[in-house]
Amino acid sequence: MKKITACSDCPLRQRDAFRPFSEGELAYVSRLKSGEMQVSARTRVVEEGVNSPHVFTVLSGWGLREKSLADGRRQILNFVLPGDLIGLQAAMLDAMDHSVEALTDMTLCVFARADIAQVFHDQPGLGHTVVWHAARNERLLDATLVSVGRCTARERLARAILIICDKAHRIGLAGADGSLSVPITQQHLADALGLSLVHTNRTLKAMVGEGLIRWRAGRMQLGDETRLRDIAEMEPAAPSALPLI
Amino acid sequence: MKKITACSDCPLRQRDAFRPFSEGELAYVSRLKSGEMQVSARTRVVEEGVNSPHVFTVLSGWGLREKSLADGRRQILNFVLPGDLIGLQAAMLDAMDHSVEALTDMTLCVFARADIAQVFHDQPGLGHTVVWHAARNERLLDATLVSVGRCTARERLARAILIICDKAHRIGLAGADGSLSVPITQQHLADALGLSLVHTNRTLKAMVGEGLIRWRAGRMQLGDETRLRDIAEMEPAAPSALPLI
DNA sequence: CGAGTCCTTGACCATAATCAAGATATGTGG
DNA sequence: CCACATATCTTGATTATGGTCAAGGACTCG
Repeated sequence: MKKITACSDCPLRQRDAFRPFSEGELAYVSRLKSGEMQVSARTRVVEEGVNSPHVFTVLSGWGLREKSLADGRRQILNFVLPGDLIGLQAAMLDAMDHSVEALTDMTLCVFARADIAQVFHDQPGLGHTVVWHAARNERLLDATLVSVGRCTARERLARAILIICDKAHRIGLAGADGSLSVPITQQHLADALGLSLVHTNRTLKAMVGEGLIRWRAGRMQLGDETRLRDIAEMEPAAPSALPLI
Repeated sequence: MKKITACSDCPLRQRDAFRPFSEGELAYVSRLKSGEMQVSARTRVVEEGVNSPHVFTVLSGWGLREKSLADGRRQILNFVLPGDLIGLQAAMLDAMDHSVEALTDMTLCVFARADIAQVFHDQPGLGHTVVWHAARNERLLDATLVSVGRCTARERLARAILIICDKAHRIGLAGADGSLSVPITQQHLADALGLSLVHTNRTLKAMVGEGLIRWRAGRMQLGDETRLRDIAEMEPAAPSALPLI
């Protein structure tokens, strides 16, 4: 039988990337957490249009948020990493209007959607944290929309790669040499950037050739970060403790 | 001297599109509201990169949220209508990373950013409402990202027009005949959809020619709504009371 | 009636999509 | 350990959607 991670032992909380909880908050969240869910790579965590009774938090693994059109065209909205919230839209509005898919095996903390409204009354600080997450996600979407709407293929790649690396670094996923194990294929990149696979491949290859980045067998590493940030027009993110749920 | 609208007389609250406030909430917001601001069309309400001490609520008028690149390319993220919140990102994170510009003359309710954190403790119900707004906005951005990333020009136009009309209708801005006064130029549409002005014009013109929509002198009207929704792959939005701040 | 915005149209061009096929892993069962 | 199957990545050739450049027309407003 699988052991469930207690919130008090939460491996995320122990990384200094996340802000500490008060005793009260910790106890509250422990009670709120209704279970843990394991999903394996390539499976759907939540489905577009479904009115799931759950809200999740990512404990480990990578996922992606995505919307598809009837004929199969698909747009990846963003990538989901440990510490992220899944299903807030469904909790606030009615049903989910996007899907979430696991990129690697994932472990999720499960909460009952019905309990969420109560959180705001019981633990206002946590309510604040939820808004913080929403604001952060909105900012991310803003940046992606600029990429997809107004940037060239090369700029989009630079931006996407920096966004992914920054996010992963912030939660401490990088190796000692700054390299990063990223379970993202070129098809994923294409779908996230509104490009075709072929064009993504050619552009990426060119950038690897110029030494801007390294990309081998799912391991990604920034080559010339300065020049990459220049192409992307993106400043390095100021480090700060992330609020966790 | 200009009269300030009291929250108890808020013209928005009187429309049945918005949910009613409790006595306590009303009193609280009245105290929280630190002023009112008039901005005229074509001026910036908030500027990218600036750390404004204010958060706003739209009382009347249209605006747009936008991000620009160094060389002038710009992407409109979404349009802002009465009842919308401006500046939440700045309140939660550090500075604004997008600008807001007035499309028409606007009246804004002004709140102190420093007070926002306290709202969650004093009026959890309002905190919940803030998250609701964030979730709704995220959903909107998701849909726009799909448009810009994966849709043809014609599909993008159909989707954008439906999104705008739906949003305006929901807050009661439509005329009796279903027509709508929209202060949006084709250049705005182009910037919102990641298209050039020329191509937007041609595509729009074709769609007007087919009777899908009407577009004359800033007044927009749906022609064949069914077919338009078919092109856009968008269901009509279920009506429901919007939480107001 | 002149200045400014906004809309419209034509000609040409470029970025990126599509189609097609082959090369490299990666993994699975015999 | 090999044969086969499946993902993933590469590369070339061709096409198309939409961008850019240019210029003229329509409307509004002092």
